[in-house]
Amino acid sequence: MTADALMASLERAGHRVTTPRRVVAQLVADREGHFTAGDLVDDARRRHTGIGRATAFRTLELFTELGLVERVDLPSGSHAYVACEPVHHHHAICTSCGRALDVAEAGLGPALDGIARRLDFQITSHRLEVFGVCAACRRGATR
Amino acid sequence: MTADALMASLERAGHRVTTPRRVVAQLVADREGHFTAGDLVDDARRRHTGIGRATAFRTLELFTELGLVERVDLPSGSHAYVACEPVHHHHAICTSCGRALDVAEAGLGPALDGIARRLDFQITSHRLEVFGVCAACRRGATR
DNA sequence: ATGTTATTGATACTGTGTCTCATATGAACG
DNA sequence: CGTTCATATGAGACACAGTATCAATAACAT
Repeated sequence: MTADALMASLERAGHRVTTPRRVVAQLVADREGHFTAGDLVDDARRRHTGIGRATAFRTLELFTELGLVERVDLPSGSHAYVACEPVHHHHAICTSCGRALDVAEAGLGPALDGIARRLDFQITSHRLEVFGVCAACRRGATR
Repeated sequence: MTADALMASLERAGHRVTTPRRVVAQLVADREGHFTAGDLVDDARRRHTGIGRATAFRTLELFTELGLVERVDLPSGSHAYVACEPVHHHHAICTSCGRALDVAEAGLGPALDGIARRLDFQITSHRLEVFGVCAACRRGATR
């Protein structure tokens, strides 16, 4: 996901294309794996962009609304974001390098149907998060 | 899950049985559905127990470690807890009344295997959260 | 009863995320 | 191009969650 692609989606949705937003888009695009809002704020300061805290949070929220970035809740309880394609899917998060792989729906349907039936529960949404170690990290390349 | 059961597990694990912990256990037992740490602190103050903020957090953390209570991440991003049995399972959270139903493993295995194979990813843990409306709420009893 | 040790509560502190508001800026229009 | 005006920005204040410190206290084995 490039910064340009992010900005294009933003414009398509009727939002203004501004310099601060372009900067945040670039920071997101430059990130590997997941990151917190705080990480982005730090990046912004380190690179001497004049991006304010509030703007970083707001832009991230905007990207999330547009589905360009998704929030994942790490086992530690902190909130992280990952850039991803705007279709329904889940994430496999590598606990070693922090990268998030997209996981397609993957036969969860029957399991969900079973749950709905057994519990007489009307499912409106669900979230699956898988944690583990990716192939690259297993081969020893921990970065 | 009664307050006594909570305290019994606590004692079995070699922790001291103290009055503040008993109070927190009672607060947890009296709760329906999910609640945040802040909710418990408020309960404690409202009932004029002399429980300090730190103790409420600490006790909740302790219960979580022992698996007597489990943390769930709500779609809103806030952290909530639910009392539950200490075996691996997932939760179906009713967005209307806030109650959490326990969901047994439910045929997730094949789906996870598929993910592991396709992505060449070694899964160490996973979390499934299902949101929707429970049977009672669908019938109109919103509390 | 008593001594040891875990636990407690007050308080201070670190972070995270939101809100406000005066100022600045994009883009549509002339 | 310049003007206009809604939108977006940044600084700072704020609200809240969670953690750390530490002297005082209470559990429990003896």
